[in-house]
Amino acid sequence: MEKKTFYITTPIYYPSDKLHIGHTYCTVATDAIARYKRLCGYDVMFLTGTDEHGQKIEEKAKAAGVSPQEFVDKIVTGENGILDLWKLMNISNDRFIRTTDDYHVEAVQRIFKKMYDKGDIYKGAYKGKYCTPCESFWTESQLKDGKCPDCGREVHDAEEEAYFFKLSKYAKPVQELLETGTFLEPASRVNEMINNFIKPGLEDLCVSRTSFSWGIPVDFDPGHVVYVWVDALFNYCTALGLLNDRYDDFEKYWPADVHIVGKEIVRFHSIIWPAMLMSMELPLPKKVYGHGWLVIDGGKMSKSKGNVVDPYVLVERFGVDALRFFLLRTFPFGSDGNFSNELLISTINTDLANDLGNLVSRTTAMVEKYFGGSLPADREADPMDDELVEMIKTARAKYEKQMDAFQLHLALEDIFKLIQRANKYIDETAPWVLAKDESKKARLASVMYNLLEALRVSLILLTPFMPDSCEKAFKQIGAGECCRSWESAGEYGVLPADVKVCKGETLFPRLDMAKELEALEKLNHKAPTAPPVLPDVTIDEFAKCDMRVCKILSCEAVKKSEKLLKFMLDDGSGTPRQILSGIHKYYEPEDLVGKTVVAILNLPPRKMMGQESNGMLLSAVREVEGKEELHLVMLDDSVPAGSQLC
RNA sequence: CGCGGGGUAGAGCAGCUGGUAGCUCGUCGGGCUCAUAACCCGGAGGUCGUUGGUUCAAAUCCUUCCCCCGCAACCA
Repeated sequence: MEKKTFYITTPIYYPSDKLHIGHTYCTVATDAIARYKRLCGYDVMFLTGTDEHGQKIEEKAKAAGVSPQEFVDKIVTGENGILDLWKLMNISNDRFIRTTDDYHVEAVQRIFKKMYDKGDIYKGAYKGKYCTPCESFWTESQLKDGKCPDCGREVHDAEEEAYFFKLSKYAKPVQELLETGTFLEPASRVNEMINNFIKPGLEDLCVSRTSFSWGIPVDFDPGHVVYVWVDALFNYCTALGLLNDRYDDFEKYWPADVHIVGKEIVRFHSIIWPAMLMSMELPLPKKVYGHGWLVIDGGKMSKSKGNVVDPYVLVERFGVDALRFFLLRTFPFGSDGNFSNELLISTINTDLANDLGNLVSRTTAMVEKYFGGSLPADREADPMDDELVEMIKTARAKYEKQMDAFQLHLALEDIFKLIQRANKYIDETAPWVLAKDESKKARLASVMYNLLEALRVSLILLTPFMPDSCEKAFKQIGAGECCRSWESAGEYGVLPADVKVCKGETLFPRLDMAKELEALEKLNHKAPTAPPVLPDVTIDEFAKCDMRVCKILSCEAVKKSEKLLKFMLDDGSGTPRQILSGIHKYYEPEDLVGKTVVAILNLPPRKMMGQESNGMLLSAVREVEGKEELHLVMLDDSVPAGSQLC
C-alpha cells in the first residue's frame, strides 16, 4: 500500500540579514512535526527556503557594493549562512527553494501570465500619495496627519502603472474558508483577519512594481517585476514542480497539509494565498498555522534594541538538542514566549539533566551494578508497578493527540510526566534495598525492566525533538532498532527480557547558571566584524563631497521626536546653517554646544519632522554586540570653522 | 472609541464551555543514597489589574476604567 503523504512547509525567509533565534524557532518546530510524521509512517515532504527578491535586498546589496545575487548568495550559502544554520540545527528538510532558482523564476512567469490571461491580473494604475523628495509611494492610511510619514512634507496624488490581482473577486470564498472549518489556526487569529482585513473590504492587490528591478521580470511587459505575492507564495507549489520541469511530484504532495508561518504573515497565507490558488484553480492547503513570537523582556527582538539572539552562540555552548528542546518545550507554540538565557539554562538543568539524563544514568548504573549489565529472565510483578506500566501504555496516545494539534509543548509536558513518574517509582521501589536480598532478584529485575521500558517509550516520543541525543540514549538502555518504532511506542514489554545496557557518557551535563551566563556574555562580546570595504571611488568622486569643520552654535531637541536634534552651525560662511541629526539617543543637546564637528554641506536639503536640514553631521558608527554605537566626529577646538576636509 | 493579545504566589506560565486557585523555577523543612550535590515527600506564599453587574455560586459571563505588548501592506 502507498504510504500516506504529508507536505509541510516553513515560510521562506528573507535573507536581508542573518537569521536569528526567531527564525530558528519556527524551523525547528516545523522540523519536529516533520520528523514526527515520518516516525508515524507518513511519506513526508518538508520544504523550507528563502525569498530573495525585493527592494530591500536591492538596497542592501548596493550599500554593500555587491550585486543582489552576490549579496543573497553570501547570506544563504555562505559560511554561517542559512544553509549552515539549518545543518547545524539538524533540520531534516527534503528540499530547499530559493526564489532566484531558475525553475522557480520561469514557473512564476507562467503563473503570472496564466492569471493575466484569465483576467484575474489586469493592468491598472497604482494610485497613491507620492512624496517627491523621498521618492516614495504611500497609501492614504499610511500618512501621518495627511503628510509623508518619513519627512512630514506635503504629498500629492500620483499614479504608477502596475498590475493588479483581483483580490476583491475572492473576498467571499476566502471569508467562508476562514469562518468554517479549521483552515487557520490557532482560532484566535481568525477574528483578527476577518475584522481587520475582510470586513473593511478587500482591495485589489498590486502585484508588480516598476520602482525597483531586483525581481522576476514580467516577461510580456519589460520594466515590470513581479512583486512579492506571486513570487514568494507560489514557492510552495513550484518546489513540487508546478509549471516547471525541475520536479514532478506536485500531484503527489499538493495540497500542503500545513503551512507553518509566523503571526505577522498570517494575513498573506490566509487571505491572499488562498485567493490566488482559487484563481489558479488549484486545491487549497489544508491548514495554515500561525505560531507566536519569541520576545525578550516582553518586547520584540530587533537590531536597534541590540537584543537579537544568535542561535550559533547558543548551540556552541549548549548543543543542538538542548536548544531545540528548550524552544519547543518552554513556549506554547501558538502564542508569544519570553526568551531568556536564564530560562534556557534552567530548563536544560531541570528537564534534561535532572529528570531525563539522570534517569538514564541511575537506571543503567543500577543494571550494571546489580546485574552486570544484563537482566536475568526471572520476573516478579507487584501492584506497585501498575501505575507506571499504565502510563507507559498510554503515553503514545496522549502524545499523538497533542502533536496532531501542534501543541508541541503539551506533548513534551506529557512525556516528562512519565519521566518524573519513573523517577518517583525508583523511590517507591527502593532497588538498593532489594539488591541486598538475594531472594528479591526477580523483583529487582522487574523494577529495572519497567524503568527501561519507561525510558524506551519516552525516548521514541522525544526523537523528533532531539534526534541525536535519543540515539545515544537508546544505545545506553540497550534498545535496538526494533525497539524504537512508532508501533512499539504504544506497547509495554518490547525490550528483550535479557536486555543489555551500556552506561555511557553523560547525556546532558548539569550547567552552572552563573558560569554559563558569564560565558554567554563573553561569546556575545566577540570582536565585532568590520563591514567589508566598499568598491573603489575615484579621487574626483571623493572630491565632490564638501566636508567642512563647523562649530555648534546651538543645539536643541526636536519636539515630538525621539531621535532628532536640531543644530545651528557656524560653517565659516557667516550665516548659520541648520542641520538635523538623529542622534538624541547618544547625546544630550547641552553637551554639544561649542563643540567642533564635521559636516557634509552639499547634500540636497531634506525635511525631517517638518524642519529643513541642510547637510549632515559626520559620525563614526559601528556595531558592537549587535548594537549600534555612534560617536560624532569631533575635532580639536583650535581648528577654525570653515576648514575644508580633503 | 483603528484591530488584536495580555494583566493569576518572588519569577515564568496554566486554568477562562462558572462550583474547594494549579504547574515549573526559587524558598523553607523532611526522606533517600541507585544517580549528573541529582531523586522523592511536605510547608509557606495569591483579596486571580480596576469598577459595577448577572448568579445560590465568577479568575472563569456582561460592563467601566487603567496599564503592558504587537499589528496598521510585507522584520519568524
